[in-house]
Amino acid sequence: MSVVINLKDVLNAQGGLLRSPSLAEDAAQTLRKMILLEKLPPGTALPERDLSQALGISRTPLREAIRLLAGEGLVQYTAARRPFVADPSLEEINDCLRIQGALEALAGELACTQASTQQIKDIAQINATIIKTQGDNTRLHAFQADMRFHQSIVKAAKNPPLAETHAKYNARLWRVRFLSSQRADGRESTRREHHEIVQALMARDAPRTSRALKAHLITAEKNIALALKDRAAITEE
Amino acid sequence: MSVVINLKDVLNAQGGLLRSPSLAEDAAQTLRKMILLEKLPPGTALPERDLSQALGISRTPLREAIRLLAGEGLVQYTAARRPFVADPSLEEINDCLRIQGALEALAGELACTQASTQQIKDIAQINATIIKTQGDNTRLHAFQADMRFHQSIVKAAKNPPLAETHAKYNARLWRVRFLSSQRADGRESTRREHHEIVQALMARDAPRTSRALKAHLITAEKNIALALKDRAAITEE
DNA sequence: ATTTTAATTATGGCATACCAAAATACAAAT
DNA sequence: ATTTGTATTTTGGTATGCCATAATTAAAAT
Repeated sequence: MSVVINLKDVLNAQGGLLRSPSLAEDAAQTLRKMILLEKLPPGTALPERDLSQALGISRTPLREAIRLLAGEGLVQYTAARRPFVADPSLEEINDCLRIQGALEALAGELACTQASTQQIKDIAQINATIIKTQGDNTRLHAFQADMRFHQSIVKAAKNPPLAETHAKYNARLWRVRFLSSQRADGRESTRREHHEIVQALMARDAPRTSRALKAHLITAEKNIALALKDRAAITEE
Repeated sequence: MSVVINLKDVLNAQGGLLRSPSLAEDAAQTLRKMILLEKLPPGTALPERDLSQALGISRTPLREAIRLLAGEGLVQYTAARRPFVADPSLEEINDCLRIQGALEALAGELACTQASTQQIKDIAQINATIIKTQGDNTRLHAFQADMRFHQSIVKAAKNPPLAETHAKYNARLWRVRFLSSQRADGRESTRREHHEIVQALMARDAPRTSRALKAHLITAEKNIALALKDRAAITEE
């Protein structure tokens, strides 16, 4: 008789990587992308019936998707409980950036003691890739590499709740960070700061890593403020 | 003609404080309490039908309530998507405490520049209350006062997303912190640390406040570890 | 022309029914 | 007695319909 393996169990054991997501999770991912790419600009109303019909699903999973995004801060509700795409003020963005700074600083500290040498090598490697693709025409790739750089540091901290909360703030800040990443200035300071972060990590110097990451987030705050200013100027033209 | 006021609008303008919550929010609050008071101990399965029937609502809002708690980390899902009360390991609890420490340290720093003198007075006042009720028979009140102490610091930071995330970790840690608060030892160190936090805030010394709050969370980590150890010993009796 | 008021429509909250997959109970076989 | 195979039950995921309220439009009054 042939050896029969319960294939489903084997795959689930792999961390459920390919467990087919629910319609709600699918819809959430779709909406997330649309929000971040501003196909659904800040302030857009999100009526359940229209959206569910547009996505070809019923209201139930669509509702759930919207709740997920609300939990991430990408969607808010009016006083009458009508959901709309969040439109954060510069103050709110800065509030989130400070939190993200604190989270990454903590991650950096933890990584100094928790990360494997391989993980630190990987982080350095990702940074090297960023520098290489500096001149590429597609800024999206460079941006995604930058996200991977920060995520890999958080991952190296080996603190799952931290990774989860960090990911949430990442989603919340994705749009403005992408906006900011498309400006040419600040590119050099980013390069320098990334270098300092990698050096501090390789030295496993926790306070230095923490400082470097905090400083990096403060720079990001400045760049985002500039990017939003530019954009406002363009919009009112 | 008598003066007619749209009462609903007036009330909503008060910050929607008394806008009747949805069944889902009600249910979430009920379940939260049951989890924290261990009426629903860690690991308990949460079948949607039974729970919704027990609470007298349909599955739809009950589902939503469970998702809310899952977002807070109080509920998890099996690989087969069956929800159950989260049963965090000591490691996971410590992971959360470190995050909470970083969040409170940030809050303390921000409070040093953002808080009104009145807010700092209020914080000191809450701490005074804690000391006064030291000997009361009901430990629950003292515990709730301690929660208010930390919450008021976060509030004084005037960073709404920070307050939100901090509240989530509070909910997640409520159970073990309550457990730990019932031990008599460590009470003196808590008193000292609270005093130092208040002093640092009144001096508006950001680094000192940050340090004091971090130290306080590290102490909490130790006390919780002891409390869980005690409890394990009792359980296996 | 502006403001009020009434009718209409749109929208979110909730209950219910059905389905596929998972868990469980049970019967059969070794 | 243990294992294997099968039937049954349980459970979460989804679709749908109804309801109350908010938003909008239309009509009426000033």
